[in-house]
Amino acid sequence: MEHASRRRATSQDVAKEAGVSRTTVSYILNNTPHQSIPDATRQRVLEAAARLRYTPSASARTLRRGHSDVVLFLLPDWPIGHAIAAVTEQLAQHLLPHGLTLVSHTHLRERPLDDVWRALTPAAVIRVGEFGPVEDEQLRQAQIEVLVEVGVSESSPTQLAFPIQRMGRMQAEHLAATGHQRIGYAAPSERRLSVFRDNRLHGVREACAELGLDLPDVRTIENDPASATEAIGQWRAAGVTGVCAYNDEIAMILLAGARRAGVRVPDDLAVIGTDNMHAAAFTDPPLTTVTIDACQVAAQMANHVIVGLTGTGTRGRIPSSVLDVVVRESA
Amino acid sequence: MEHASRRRATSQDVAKEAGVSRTTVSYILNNTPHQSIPDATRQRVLEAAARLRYTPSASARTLRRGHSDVVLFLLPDWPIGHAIAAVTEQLAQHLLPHGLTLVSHTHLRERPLDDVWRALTPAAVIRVGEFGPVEDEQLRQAQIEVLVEVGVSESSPTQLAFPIQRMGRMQAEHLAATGHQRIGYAAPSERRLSVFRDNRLHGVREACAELGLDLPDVRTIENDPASATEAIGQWRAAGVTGVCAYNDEIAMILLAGARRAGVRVPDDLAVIGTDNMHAAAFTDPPLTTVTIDACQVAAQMANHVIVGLTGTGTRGRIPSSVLDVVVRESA
DNA sequence: ACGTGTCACTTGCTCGTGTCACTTACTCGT
DNA sequence: ACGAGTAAGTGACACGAGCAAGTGACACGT
Repeated sequence: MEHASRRRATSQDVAKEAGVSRTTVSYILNNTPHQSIPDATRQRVLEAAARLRYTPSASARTLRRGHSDVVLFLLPDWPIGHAIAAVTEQLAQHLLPHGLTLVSHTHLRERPLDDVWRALTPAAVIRVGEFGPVEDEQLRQAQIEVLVEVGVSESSPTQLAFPIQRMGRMQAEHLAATGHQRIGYAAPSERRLSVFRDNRLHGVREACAELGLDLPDVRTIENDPASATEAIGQWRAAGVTGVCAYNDEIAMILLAGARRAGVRVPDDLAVIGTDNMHAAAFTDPPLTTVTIDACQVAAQMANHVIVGLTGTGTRGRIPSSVLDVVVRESA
Repeated sequence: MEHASRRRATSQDVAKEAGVSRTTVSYILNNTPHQSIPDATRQRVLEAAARLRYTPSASARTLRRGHSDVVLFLLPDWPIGHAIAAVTEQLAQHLLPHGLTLVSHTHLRERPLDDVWRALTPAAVIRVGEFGPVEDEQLRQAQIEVLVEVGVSESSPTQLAFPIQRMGRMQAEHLAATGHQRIGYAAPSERRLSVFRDNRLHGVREACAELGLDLPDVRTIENDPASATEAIGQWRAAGVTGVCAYNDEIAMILLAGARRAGVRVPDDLAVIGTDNMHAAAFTDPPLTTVTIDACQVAAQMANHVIVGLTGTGTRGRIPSSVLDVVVRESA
């Protein structure tokens, strides 16, 4: 009976099994509207499909329709922190009920992204971070159906702004609220992070300006406690009592540097991070940081994709409530 | 001229442009063997293709050939640590020259992986970790061309064994070499990590047995310094002087717990982690840990995929040199 | 009896490639 | 002069699904 299940069942097989034409099978399985099909037939076909374990060939479908059911999550090649992993998982879950499959690809700048796009013909592409104009042109040329860009601004209607500046702003506001007058900023040396760095720093600057504080004293931290020690010395000399770190990793380097220099945190110098990485709760002292609610971010991304694909509904935005300060002991 | 570049160019368009048949175009672009084509024609076609920016439709090609050029990297839904990110990037780079595109998908156990498989029809699937028999059966049924499983054993020829036990073994050996007689093991409470936990622990056990030490004193650590403090108290009462932590995150919780309890690391209790996460260098004290060379792991994975797909060459194994102890101060 | 409408389907074309089989034209050995 | 062999290329058929258009059967109104 089932002897020849070597090959995958096609809709043709289902049609034969149910005693109807292939088209009918197609109509039934796709719930094609404006088609009148008696329940008896429908049942027969559905059962036949189940019996043969039929599942449509994605490539054939894609060929016919012009796009697949894959949503491509395009990530830059720099370290994006664990928050992304959580977002990815949530996003995949949000997209599943719509029949969309999420796959991730980290984009290596050596290779054009045409490859990935063409290899998948995705229904939508979500990319995080900003790319160069070259990549922009490539995407344009590839005629992507929907493009959700998670970036800083909302210059195009398909863009979903992530409140990056607000992260810096919240850091600064927290420091100001706890009595700090002179604020420092610890930037990463990694060049590829510049977009994020600049925007977070911009947020810090804005907050300082609004609160009537001096502009932040910016120092670059290398991947080494010694560089942190040096920066800390300079900050202290300049009267800085609170530092906003680019993220928790930089904050941890700062903590290590402070330890070496005999500087007490938060008494001599307060430190606040970003991302609330798992380890942040276990540093010495535990790190005060800004968290991101991956759930809400993912929900908005999913919403943008669905709206873009179906053309119905309205695009939301990422609410500022995705960010929150987790107060521990470092600030 | 270029006015109608709205639609993507097909091989038909290239054929017309070059004044040959579509078949010829196909032969040339695919370097089909046993075909005699004069250089003049070849050039003409290649130029026409370039001029029209022709790139073959992945779906059509996939439909015809039965599989795509996508390699699917199937990840489990538990937190796998940053090492994976590095491996992913390396792997993608290794596969590119073979015309293969790597995409990742984290597998949610609620949903069967049929979806992803069918949505991509990948040329190969690499999965890390062990899945249940249900998923195994699903994969079997889906007739995957090559399956590289990164797991503990090498029970099937397509499996690539990752020396997980060896990680635990190296931890224990390092502790023993630095004079510790009684060894503890700090396990994570997360149930999904059990495969990894059990194997690392197994390595620790083996090493202890071989070195003539007592079996390790295993304690489970919750995501909370208090639970670490408790475990540390019990270890010290039992005469344990060195602890192997499941990974650096657990090790960090241990460090935090020790701090609270006034236990000095490494003098009162040595701690060694695993993974060499970025933050490990900046803890107090800096964490001694076992690193994984993502580069070598990725190279072997790529090798397995290529061998499996082309049928030529020989499958290598992951050398034990991928692991190394980074001695810092915690042990 | 005849036109119209709806139901329940089916026929046939299309998406873009890969590839087998087949046709010319031309060269060469005997 | 003639068959064999090769170079250079073409025609036609899959692959599996979606969809526009068509078809026969029956019901209903006049």
